Amino acid sequence: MAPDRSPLSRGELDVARLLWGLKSATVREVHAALPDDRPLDFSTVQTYLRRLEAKGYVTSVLEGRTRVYRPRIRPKTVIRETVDDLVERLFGGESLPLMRHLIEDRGLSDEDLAELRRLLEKRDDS
Amino acid sequence: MAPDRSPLSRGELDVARLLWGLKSATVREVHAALPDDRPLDFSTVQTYLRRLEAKGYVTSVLEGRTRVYRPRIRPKTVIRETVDDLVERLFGGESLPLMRHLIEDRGLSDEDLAELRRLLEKRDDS
DNA sequence: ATGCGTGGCGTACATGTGTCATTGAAGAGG
DNA sequence: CCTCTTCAATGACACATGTACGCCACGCAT
Repeated sequence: MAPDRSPLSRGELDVARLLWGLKSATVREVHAALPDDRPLDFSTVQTYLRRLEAKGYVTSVLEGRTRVYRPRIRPKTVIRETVDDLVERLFGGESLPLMRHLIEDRGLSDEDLAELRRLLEKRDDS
Repeated sequence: MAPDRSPLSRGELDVARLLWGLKSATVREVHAALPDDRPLDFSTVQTYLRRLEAKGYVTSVLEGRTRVYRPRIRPKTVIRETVDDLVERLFGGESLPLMRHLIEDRGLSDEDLAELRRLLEKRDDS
C-alpha cells in the first residue's frame, strides 16, 4: 500500500505521461512529443528519463546504440497514489469533499453529468 | 486565473491547514496543534510559517513580542488551485476521469453515494 | 579520412524543501 | 540591576528538482 518508490516530481510526471502515451520510446521520441507550451532541452528529457528509471517508474534497454524506454508502473497506479495523497493532504482522507468541489466549483458539461449519473447507477447495483 | 503565488510544498500545506483550523495562531500554538504522527521542531514550524508568509499565503502581526499569524488565502482557493493543477497534469484537464477514478477505485460509502446523488440533482436544476 | 548529426553518459549548478542549531533580546526572579 | 529563562528571528545544511552543458563514440555523406 505504501508508495515504495519515491514520488514523482512535476517534471518527471510530465515526461512519464508522454511515455505512457507512446508505450515505448527513445529520448528523441519523447522529446519530439513535448507539447509546444513546454519546451525542454533534449538533455533535460534524458535526465528525467534517467531519474524515472532510478525511481523505478520506467525501464529501458539498449537497442543497438539507442536506449529505449518503456513504462514499468501503470498510469492507474500513479494516479491512485497521487490522488490518495492529495485527498489525504487536502481533505483529511475524505473523498467526498473532493467530489463536491469538482461538481460545484469546476465546470462539468451536461454530458459529464449524464456520464456521472451512469457511473453512479452502475456502481449502485454491484 | 494563474496561481500568482508560488505553490505550496507538502510541509507548507500541512502547516497552512493547521492555521486554517486555528483561524489565528502563534508559532507555539501551531506547533502544539501538530498531530502526533507528524512531529516537527518548533523552529521548523517557524520556518514554514515564515515561508508561507513570503509566498503570500498568510499574514502576521507582532502582538507585543509575539507574532500572530493568520490565513490570507482561503482554503477554497488553495484547493481550487491544487485540484486544477492535479487534473491538468494527471488527466489533461478533464475532470471526469478523476470522478471516475474516485467512484470506481476508491471506497465510497453508501452515504457518500447518496450525498453524491443529491449533489447531482441540485446541480441539475440550477 | 573528415566532418556532421544522433545520441549516451556523466557532470553541473541554481533554486526549492525539509529540518534544525544558534543567536539574541524581552520579561521573571532575586 | 544582573542573571536566568524563554522565545522569536536568522542562518545553515543536506537532499530534491529543474534545467542544461560537454565530451565522446558511432555511422553516413562528402
